[in-house]
Amino acid sequence: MARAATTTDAFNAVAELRRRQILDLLAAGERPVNDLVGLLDLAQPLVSKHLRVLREVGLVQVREVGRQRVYALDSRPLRPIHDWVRAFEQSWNERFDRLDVVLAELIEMADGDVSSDE
Amino acid sequence: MARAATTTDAFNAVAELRRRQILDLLAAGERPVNDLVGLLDLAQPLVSKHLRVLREVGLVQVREVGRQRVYALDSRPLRPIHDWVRAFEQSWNERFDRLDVVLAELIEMADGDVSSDE
DNA sequence: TTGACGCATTCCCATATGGATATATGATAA
DNA sequence: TTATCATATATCCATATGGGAATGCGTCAA
Repeated sequence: MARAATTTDAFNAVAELRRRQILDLLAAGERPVNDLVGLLDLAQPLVSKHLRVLREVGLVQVREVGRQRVYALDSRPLRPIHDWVRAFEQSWNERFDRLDVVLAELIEMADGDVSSDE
Repeated sequence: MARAATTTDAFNAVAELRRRQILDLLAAGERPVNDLVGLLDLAQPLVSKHLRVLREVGLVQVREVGRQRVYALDSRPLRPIHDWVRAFEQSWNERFDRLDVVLAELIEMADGDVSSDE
């Protein structure tokens, strides 16, 4: 088997920077495709492809307005990501705390044996 | 260009379910490779490969103990994911709120024009 | 020294990717 | 109707994937 399809879930869809950028833009409000093309400086077919992936995992919704398709954010599928990552939040704080302790110790050691030069 | 390498960043590394599972396991404490192989019911070379990806993005660290390699979690590279996703938190709550409103309205309508049929 | 163990690496394969280019489709304007 | 605009889709390519199988390699036990 190759890599899981980008349309498998939000985890895979959002791994691509471009698609994250699209979601960032849509977070400010819905937009037709050409808006995104201009803002991202990306070829139109590529934007459409990325939007398709986002649509398939439910991260965006389309609305037809004349000959435009207006895309809107639906961030709900991001929730599982949020929940999964949040579980590690404490864990990384612990690491930083430990680092703080080590740094504090180093500083104390330095203070202790220095005779003030300056 | 093909898809971005899995070792590009935590976003890509974590898109794979197996790797998330490995991190979940390591969250409970460090473990040698064979432990993970048993727990994940996955071929050893595969586990080693996944661990390599995780190592390259800094999500795990290795320690050599005899002929074993003990892997430990380092969740700090998950922080960017957490920060990125968190920005959408409010957004998805809004959507749920709106849904709640719609549901409430539907219920009211139903209550209003129903003559109680048990 | 030999053999078994714990892991990493290598090679093979099928697959789907992101990008580029070209073209199809559907709506509006002329 | 025809031309044009806004998007989507199709094709082609290079690439790296995850999995399977085989093998390399360092460490420990006998």
